[in-house]
Amino acid sequence: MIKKVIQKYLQEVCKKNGINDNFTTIELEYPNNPKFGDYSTNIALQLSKIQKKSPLDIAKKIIKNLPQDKNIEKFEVVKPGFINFWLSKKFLTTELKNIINDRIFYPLVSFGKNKKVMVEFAHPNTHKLFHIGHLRNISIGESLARILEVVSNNVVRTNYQGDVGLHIAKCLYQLQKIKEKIKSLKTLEEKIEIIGKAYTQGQKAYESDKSAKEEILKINKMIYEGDPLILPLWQETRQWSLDYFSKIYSRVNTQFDRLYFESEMTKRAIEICHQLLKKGILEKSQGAIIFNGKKYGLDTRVFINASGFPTYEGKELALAEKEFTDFGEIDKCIHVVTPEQTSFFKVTFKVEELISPKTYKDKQYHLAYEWVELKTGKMSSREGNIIEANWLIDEVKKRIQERFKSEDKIAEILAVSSVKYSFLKNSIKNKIAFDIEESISLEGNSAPYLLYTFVRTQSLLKKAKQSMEKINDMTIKEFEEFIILQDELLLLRLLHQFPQVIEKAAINFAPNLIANYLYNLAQKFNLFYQKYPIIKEKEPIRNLRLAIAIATGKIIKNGLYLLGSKTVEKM
RNA sequence: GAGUCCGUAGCUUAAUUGGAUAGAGCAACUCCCUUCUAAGGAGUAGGUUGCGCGUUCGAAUCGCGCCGGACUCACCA
Repeated sequence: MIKKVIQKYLQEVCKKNGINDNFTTIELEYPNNPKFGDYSTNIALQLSKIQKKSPLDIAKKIIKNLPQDKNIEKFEVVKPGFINFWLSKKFLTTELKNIINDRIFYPLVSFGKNKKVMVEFAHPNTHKLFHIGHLRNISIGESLARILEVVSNNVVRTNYQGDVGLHIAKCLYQLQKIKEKIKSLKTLEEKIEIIGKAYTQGQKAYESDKSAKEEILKINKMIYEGDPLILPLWQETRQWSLDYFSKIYSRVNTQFDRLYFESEMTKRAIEICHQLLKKGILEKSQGAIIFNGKKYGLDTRVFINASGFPTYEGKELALAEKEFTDFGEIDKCIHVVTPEQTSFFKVTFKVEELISPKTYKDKQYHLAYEWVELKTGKMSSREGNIIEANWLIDEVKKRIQERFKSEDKIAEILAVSSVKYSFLKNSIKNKIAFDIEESISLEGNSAPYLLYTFVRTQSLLKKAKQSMEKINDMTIKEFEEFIILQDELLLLRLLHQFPQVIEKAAINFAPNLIANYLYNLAQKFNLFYQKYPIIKEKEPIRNLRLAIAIATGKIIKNGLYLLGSKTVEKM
């Protein structure tokens, strides 16, 4: 990467001048304003503190000693003491040719020697609806998985689903009463609807009716113990949920390498916790087995409750054991989970580290993404205001079809990508105040805008009726020659940033950086499209502009892929 | 009570992790389709980045103190 080259130059110059600086890497960033060039460093500003000299003088001195390079057009010193670098046309056109020939060089961002990274996401509970919060989660998880893959990691997608617990007992309590009705259900939709209603009613009964509460607690125990009286109903309804989930997964372009279930953790969780008790990592307290976090500045949490059942914490240890052995050595396991579980993860990660530092230390990571709330407040099954994932996608699809008369297949892709994009364009650490009108936009910074821009590029190519060969035949030198507009150069400079944006997105686990970049690129391209003729332009220049359009299309397509979305050829 | 996170235009938000004139999109108002797809483009208006003090060449970003909100802190998942 050219960035690395410039960094090396700067380092060498600093060395020559006897600046044995403490910073091992020299900061080099692309400025947000194109008038400051393609790369910029603040090194002189930082050095001025140490050397107690004017930053401008230091910058000028550095510049004097920089070597010539064909890829760098010029460098200059600006106001407070920045050094800005401008890439040459030759370099930018080489990059352009690479992109249109599908040679996009993604940087390497690896998390360990085995480069095996697990992304654990989605996490719906059976017997409950898959709602827009899960949709945000799955959008982030899938995008992250794709980003990490493209920067050379071997990614494993997993999903830990809750299929035991009080919420299920509440649901089954209600379902037991309508066993006959259940038999008559045919479609999956009907079944899911019944489950949802049963859960809500069970929840109400649990709160208001004492005998119901007792009954539910009993059912909960029966589920844990695999009591044959409840097992068939549990298995059947559980399977309904799983079928329903797997339909959603494929609808939103996700596949998991392994589904984990809470129910498979119970037995092993108890074993592990008792071993840890013997080792002194866990201790007994008030009939429960707990981890005393005080020593480590952490919370104290219960792993086995007083009735002998493992809590979520206990089960997490069994899960970790499976996750870190099922696929060989794991270098990083990223848990995509909301932030209220921070205390929980801090504690379980600590316990795991105490079990085996080699396996777990610095390898577990809680990627906290924020909630999707409704503008009117929180979603809750009690209020009956849960927005179900399929409902949302269907609703968006309907709107797209009404407004643009798109055919079904295209509307489906547009709807799915609109919904996913609307979650991904925001930073993961911001709560989303969801409102269907505002949140799922079909214009402005939205998936349809990007797809529309992509379709434009494809349509240009088709209309040009020109084989790629003609464009490929043009030499870099010819391309260089026919760049006549600053706006062309601007697009080339932007296109060249793509791999670095991916790098940043990978390092920071931030898909929104890609969304922002794509939007910026699409805006610049659309402006260009409006201002200048492309296929109406005469031959040599026309080829250059077509090449820019093709490259823009490729970058958008690749970028959207990394955001977990497909593209369409027409709209 | 202790801790974690958040507060940017009317609304939804971005800002390369301390950089250069705080960018967008909705909504409002003006324009641009006999011209490569108007799901597009150009423009106007909208900001004391919750408030105050500090750190420094430089703060939305870091520190401290307020104000407001969310979450967590022992047997739910």
